[in-house]
Amino acid sequence: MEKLGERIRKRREHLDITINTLAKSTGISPSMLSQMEHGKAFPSLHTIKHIADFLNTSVGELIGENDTLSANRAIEWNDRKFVKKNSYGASLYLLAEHRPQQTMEVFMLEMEPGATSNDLIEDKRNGQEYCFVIEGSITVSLSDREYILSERASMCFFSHDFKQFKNNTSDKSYLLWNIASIK
Amino acid sequence: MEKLGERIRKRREHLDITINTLAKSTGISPSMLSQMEHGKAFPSLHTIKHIADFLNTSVGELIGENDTLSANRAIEWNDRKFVKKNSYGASLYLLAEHRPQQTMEVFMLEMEPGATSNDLIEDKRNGQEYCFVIEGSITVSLSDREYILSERASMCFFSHDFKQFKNNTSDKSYLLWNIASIK
DNA sequence: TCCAAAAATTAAGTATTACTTAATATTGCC
DNA sequence: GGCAATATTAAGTAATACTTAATTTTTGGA
Repeated sequence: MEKLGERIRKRREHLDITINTLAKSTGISPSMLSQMEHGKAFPSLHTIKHIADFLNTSVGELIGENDTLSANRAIEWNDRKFVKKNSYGASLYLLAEHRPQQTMEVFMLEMEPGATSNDLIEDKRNGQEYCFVIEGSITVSLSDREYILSERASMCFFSHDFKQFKNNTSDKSYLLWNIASIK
Repeated sequence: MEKLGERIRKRREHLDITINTLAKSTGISPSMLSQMEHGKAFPSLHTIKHIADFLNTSVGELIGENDTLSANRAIEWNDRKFVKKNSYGASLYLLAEHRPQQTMEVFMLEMEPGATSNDLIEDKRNGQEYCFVIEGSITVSLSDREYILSERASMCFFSHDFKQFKNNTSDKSYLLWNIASIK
């Protein structure tokens, strides 16, 4: 967040735009922009959004949220990031994400015996997905039918397809789940 | 951006946190949070950042930047398709491929102790990749440095980046390798 | 090298609004 | 019912985002 100003400036200069044109296009004063770029003033959420839009980038990019993500980084299994769990015995973890061009997100689904994924995923993504059973066995329900994936089995499907994961076994199961989506 | 409040609330409720705890943790008043969630008030960049951090998500997610982002066949592990092997102890298998829109290819690299991937991959693809250590340990060499991935560790990188895989251990190792490329 | 126009910065003041306090309403539970 | 926890609303304040206008720096052409 401290480097916000630098990032705006860098981005602006990359597009070869002056403070004045950016000011005119976004409807804020050149002076404000100058202050922002120097870390003397801080934009509001609305303002930064306008700037991000005009500079053809995202707020996340400008405030540096994607820096650690797009940089190469190995993620240990134990460093997986808990996202959420539902009341049906399924927990979602984030293993990795990489958003520079298209978006690649990798999740891990931990499923207790009898668990179902249900509302764990609100999926409005546009792209393709792949899942791989790390341990145990998982039943994948797609719009056409059910597929039973045993340990180390895997499959691809579309993001827009309705999908649900179940663990119909009596052992805990782990599913690797990779989503590559188009912006 | 209009649904910011809804998203905060949704996220907060998913984690089963009350307004008061969130307020205490982020250092803003419960009232402010309530107003935000109802779209009556708007957080500053700093505030939304604190909230995103505490809710274990990102500003981009909360303001909805990632919304657009966010013939089926199951392949048994034993049905993996051998592609080729090199003379350095590495074998390449195809686990899945899915080419309708963008291309998603999933390979498995089987590496004998001391093996290197070398010429196993001719990579002129344009996109992003992800690898996950199914078993054993793999060293990934990218243009910037080497990353040691232990069992079940993983990472993302660009397709255009120079890359090589090695098995510096004395046990056979298996690497899942997912490539999502833009046409 | 100088000059003029453009671009960028700074200072100071204003106005918006983010945020708080405190009181009120709602929900849940024994 | 009644207490406690949680959530909402109203009103006021304080912070700061933002503007205006003047100043400085940079740029490019004769």
